[in-house]
Amino acid sequence: MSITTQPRKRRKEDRPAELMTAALGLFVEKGFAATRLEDVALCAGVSKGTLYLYFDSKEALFKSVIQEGVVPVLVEGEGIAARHEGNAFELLEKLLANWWAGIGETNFAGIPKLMVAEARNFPEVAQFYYENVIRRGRALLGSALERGMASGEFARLDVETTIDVVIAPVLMLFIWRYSLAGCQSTPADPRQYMAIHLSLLRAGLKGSQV
Amino acid sequence: MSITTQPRKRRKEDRPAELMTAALGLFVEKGFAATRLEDVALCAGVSKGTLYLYFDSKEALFKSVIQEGVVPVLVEGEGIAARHEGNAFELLEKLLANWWAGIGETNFAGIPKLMVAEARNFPEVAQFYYENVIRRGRALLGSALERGMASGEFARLDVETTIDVVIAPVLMLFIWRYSLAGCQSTPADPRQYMAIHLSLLRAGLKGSQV
DNA sequence: TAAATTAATGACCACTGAGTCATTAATTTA
DNA sequence: TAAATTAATGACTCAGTGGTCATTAATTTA
Repeated sequence: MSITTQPRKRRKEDRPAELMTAALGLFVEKGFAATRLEDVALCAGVSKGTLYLYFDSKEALFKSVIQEGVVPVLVEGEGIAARHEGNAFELLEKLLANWWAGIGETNFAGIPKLMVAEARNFPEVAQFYYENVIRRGRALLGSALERGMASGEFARLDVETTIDVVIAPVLMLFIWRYSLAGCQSTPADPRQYMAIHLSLLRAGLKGSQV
Repeated sequence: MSITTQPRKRRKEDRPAELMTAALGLFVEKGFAATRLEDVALCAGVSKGTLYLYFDSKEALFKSVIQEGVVPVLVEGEGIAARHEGNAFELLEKLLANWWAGIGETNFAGIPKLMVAEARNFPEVAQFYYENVIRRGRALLGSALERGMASGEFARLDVETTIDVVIAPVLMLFIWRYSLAGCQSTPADPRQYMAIHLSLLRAGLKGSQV
């Protein structure tokens, strides 16, 4: 087996997606600052120079990853909410299931940890994430809660704050998975964890049923 | 006003504590990897070389910060649990109040974000934190939950997983404060946030009162 | 007060990684 | 098939940082 230099294939169409996939994997594994662009390029089978052909900077690469990967799942969720006709708690469960399939079971689940870790040091990236993901996700969840409060299915609580309390355990689950999981400091059984969270919610949110 | 070189005061006794305070502030502000030891030294009013007189490495400095700052609060909590005589939910509230005063209202509240952010890249530090803080904190919280389940005050749920669900919103509150707070993506009113969390818990944990 | 001790300094080294650009070669066009 | 185009390369620059160590000077000891 001789070491031959690969012929350089030219595949302009596929490079950006391949680079974004490689970047996501390394970003969630090592963090934004600690990821070397040369490794991203290597992982995508190109050289560092090629990466700069398609993305202006490390930050631009990261923004693309968010835009192409996370935003579509939110759009799906918005469609689900618009079409939903059952009670509000069922909508919450549907939204969660969609989020789980599109984010929770993919490398995108690592993004919350990533953002939390890097927000202070890369405020421009944080701002982008806030505008495009957080704000939109909160609006979606808030509309489900308001629906339940309006119908009397849920108790009347401050909506913005309740969003935070409802979403926090889900975010922490993702964050644990990508941080301290190596120390067995993460819920052993995410399914059970979510079941308990939902059962606490079901009992705790309950209002005066109309 | 002439620029005069300060006389170098020799204050062997105070340096370590001053360096640790400076380090905590910068670590929670910028993260472990992104904090320059020269800045820590500057912030403590000494030169970088002096820092190495008292701490072997960046990691050693960080471990000292944890050991001196966080562990004592856990020890206090263990004392509170041992002396407590009321019902289990009251114990939970007491432990929370103690945690809040000793951690939540200090720079130490930034440590959870710090650990989450850096765990993967500094496994030795993560291991140290797990052994000395997480394991111990979980044991403390678990004992309070078990007390409630044994008396029938709480429903019987898987203890380990319930610990996670109970603690997650508290951790997320701290994490938000030190990450995306700049984007208004943090609960505006922590007091209300905790009130809602506790009210969900009170209703959700309730068991068949004996 | 002279000598010994040691707290404190900061220039320096070795290494790293983002971003550049002159060069190479695959592909297209004439 | 020769010329033009452009995808791809990788050596290079440059700024930054953890850690070292020979030197300086504050304090203590004799």
